[in-house]
Amino acid sequence: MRIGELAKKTGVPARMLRYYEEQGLISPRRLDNGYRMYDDYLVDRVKKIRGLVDSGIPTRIISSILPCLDQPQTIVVKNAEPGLRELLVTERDRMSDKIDFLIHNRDSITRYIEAIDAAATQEQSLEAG
Amino acid sequence: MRIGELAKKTGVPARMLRYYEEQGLISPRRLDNGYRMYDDYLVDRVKKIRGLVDSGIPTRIISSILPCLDQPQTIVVKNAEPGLRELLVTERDRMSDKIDFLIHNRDSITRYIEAIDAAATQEQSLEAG
DNA sequence: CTTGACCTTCACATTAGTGGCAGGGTCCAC
DNA sequence: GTGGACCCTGCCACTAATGTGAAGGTCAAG
Repeated sequence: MRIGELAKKTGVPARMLRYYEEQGLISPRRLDNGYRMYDDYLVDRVKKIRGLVDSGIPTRIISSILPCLDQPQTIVVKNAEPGLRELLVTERDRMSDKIDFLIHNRDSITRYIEAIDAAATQEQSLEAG
Repeated sequence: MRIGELAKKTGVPARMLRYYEEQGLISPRRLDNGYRMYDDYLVDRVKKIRGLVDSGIPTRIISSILPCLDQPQTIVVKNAEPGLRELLVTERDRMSDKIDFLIHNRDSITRYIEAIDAAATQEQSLEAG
């Protein structure tokens, strides 16, 4: 598909798709007329990139972990560069920290919302009573 | 405590503490000489801010949800502004999405690391055999 | 064969989050 | 009473991510 369609399917503006390409996150083929051509699997990949960016992970790091995120374990595990494992562990742990942190705070917000609702309910019963 | 001590305790540079203040996230008292004075409870608050920023949440939004994150439910639930609940729900859901997303990808990374280790182990047994 | 919807590159602008420094005040300890 | 460690404000600069728009090529449909 061309860039406009991919943008529509992912919700990521074409501008950003070109930017991600520039950062080495995706490498669309080119048609004879110069247009970018995106394979279907890139839809998921772009969504993944968005999610990672939105979670505060810079593109520089995304580019190094992205190949490890494709589900059917890519053939690439062979001759793993020595630094790669360490990097993955670091990033994995960082993600775990974020997860724990987000869960904790999300639950706080949920409790707060419940408190608001409880207060509203109570107020209503006061009005009625 | 003064800004240097808070910086040390939180790992957040003084420069950033001033920035967070500018963004309305913390409001230290001032000594007669103009020095900022931070109460102890701000240590946790600053850590919370860091975590949220690192998770890709902009300070603008942090400032609106931060009051709802203090653990002993603040007295503030009363006269909840109408938009607040909606905003909290939105942000809570956004956080839930991030959590799911991060868990999924973290697990992918973990599997990849395990694959690396398995490959290394296998290689060793080949050498030995 | 022209119009409109796409696409291209290039470039400039903005925002958020940072880092860093200069010029100057405060205060403790020697 | 001086030096060093701390604080202040203000400003300039940088990066990453993003918006926007100009100037121009492609192509299908009328």
